[in-house]
Amino acid sequence: MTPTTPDHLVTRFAPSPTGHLHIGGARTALFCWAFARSHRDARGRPGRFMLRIEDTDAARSSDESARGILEDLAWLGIDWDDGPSLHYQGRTIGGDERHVGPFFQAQRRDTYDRYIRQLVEQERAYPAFERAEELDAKRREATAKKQTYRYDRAALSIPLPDRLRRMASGEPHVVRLRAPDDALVVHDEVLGDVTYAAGEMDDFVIRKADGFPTYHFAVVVDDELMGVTHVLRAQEHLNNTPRHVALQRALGFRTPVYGHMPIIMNMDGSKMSKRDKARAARKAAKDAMAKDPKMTAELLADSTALDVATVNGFLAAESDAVETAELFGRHFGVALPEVEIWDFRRSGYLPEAIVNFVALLGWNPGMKTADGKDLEKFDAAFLAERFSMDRIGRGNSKFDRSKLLNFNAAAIGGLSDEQFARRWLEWMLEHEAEAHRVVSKLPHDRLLLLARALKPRAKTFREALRSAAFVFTSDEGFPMDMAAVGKHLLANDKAGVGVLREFKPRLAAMADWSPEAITGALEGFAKEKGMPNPGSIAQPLRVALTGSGVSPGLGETMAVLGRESSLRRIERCVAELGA
RNA sequence: GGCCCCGUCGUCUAGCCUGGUCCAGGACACGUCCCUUUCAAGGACGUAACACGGGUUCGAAUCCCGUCGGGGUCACCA
Repeated sequence: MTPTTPDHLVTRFAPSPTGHLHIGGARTALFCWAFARSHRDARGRPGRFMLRIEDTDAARSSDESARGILEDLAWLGIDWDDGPSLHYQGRTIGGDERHVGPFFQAQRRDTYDRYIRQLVEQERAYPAFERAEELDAKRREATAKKQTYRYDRAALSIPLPDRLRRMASGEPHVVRLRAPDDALVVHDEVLGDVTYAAGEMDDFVIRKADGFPTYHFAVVVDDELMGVTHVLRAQEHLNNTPRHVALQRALGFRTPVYGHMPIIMNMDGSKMSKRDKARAARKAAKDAMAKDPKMTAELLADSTALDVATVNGFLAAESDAVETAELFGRHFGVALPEVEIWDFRRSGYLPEAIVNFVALLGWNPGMKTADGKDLEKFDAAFLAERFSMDRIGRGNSKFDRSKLLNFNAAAIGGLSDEQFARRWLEWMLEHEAEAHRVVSKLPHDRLLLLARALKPRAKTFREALRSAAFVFTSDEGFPMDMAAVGKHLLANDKAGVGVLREFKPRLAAMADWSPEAITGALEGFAKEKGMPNPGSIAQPLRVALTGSGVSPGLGETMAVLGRESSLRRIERCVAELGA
């Protein structure tokens, strides 16, 4: 098995399939991908990007999660050369061209066992028989005395033949690496040399009692066997690196190039995690309960179809269950913060906006635009060409949602009407099936008009859907904002209704039902009647047509609605309020 | 607490390696104004930062030391 020649660059992204793809993981994947894509070796070959699934935590891993992560990556436009195959939008991503698979670690246990045996035979590693609870107790004791706990190597005092015999007899045990006693320097492409003093590392576990390798061991073995040359990962792994280097030395492996990148934090400085959703949902519930004394856990349980114990557990922060959080979010009408790629998809973000924004968190191209400003807007293709490790930042960054929203709005604004319509529809098909049914039935020309009306007003596809509410209402009757009705239709002795009654025949007589013609008619009417501004006709019309004082331009709104619908809505309004 | 990393506008950052062109530039957010049929979008302008203290130097955001602050990590999770 010759996975690669030494000069062939290989990066990898190695998620564990215990949930959706986290925004931070997405950035890691993007940088690894971009680094491989932007590189050419001496023979002009591009680097390779590999995907590996780290499912050595048998209890928490699931195939479903793995599949979801693959899809999220594909959605972002990050494709991998080596790794599990995924059929996505008519093409296949991944495969095992280099014959380095399988890519699921749970399927590689024989390989790990082989190397473990080798280390044990060489006495570079040894079995240890303490139970987890024993060690926990010792750890707690040390912590109480404000000391750092390190494994005391007790197992080493068991005579070697006994150790091997007990191990072979099937007695539960872990295998620990004999950690090196000397100091160790890790070279990092982003941070420079990082020195760890002698004696800092303890004899860490490399195979668990259930027979699975630990993360450290599996990573080191796989990176070697899969020909990985460059490891780009988040700084939370920095302190794992000396362990990995120690393992590489014990096994006679080469050490890949490391680069650790800053961590993405919430605006308040906390780590971005699924728990943020629970926190937001809990706050919404507590605010509601504080405002309305009748709101109780029992009532909540009832209306969210949960049992009281679940509700109480969630309110008391004993559980951060995402499902409960989402039920609460829906119940109280609050949006939960997005932290996983799936969340952003559902909220109507564009992959290109996420890629652009997330790339800027910890990296920047260091280039200027033609008008002398810092270049900030770029796409994946640009990254695949221009990415470089030496421009990765060192400090953590905070995830500023308002800037992401701005990038997303810009990405939406950059779409043609045709593109917007198609992608918005695709989004609805996946996330809002009901809305999709209605919108997909619109005649194409009206759909494009709607796209044009929505684009500048929507920061996300979901927002676009909200602005398009008038499309989903029935001409025969729909909820109206009573404050707007009062202000624009009923005030001054129903002046607004009177204006509508007067204007309606004009509309009915129009030959050209285009946004421009409608706008022209509106302005002409206002001028003719000596209105101080077109608002006196525009606002009553708006309320009649959409039920709200806020909507896209009236020309577009009426064009989308069509002549018949528009007139019927005005008619109904006059009839109901006129008397 | 031990060890490790980091510290430029509220936020993302350019500049730092190779001191002077920086009384620090851009973007988002915010504010004011213009445009305007609502809401947006768009245009113009503005507020706002080198954490602090010592050095080195003719000169420091840039080099050195210390302090403070933030983060990570100390599992049979990854």
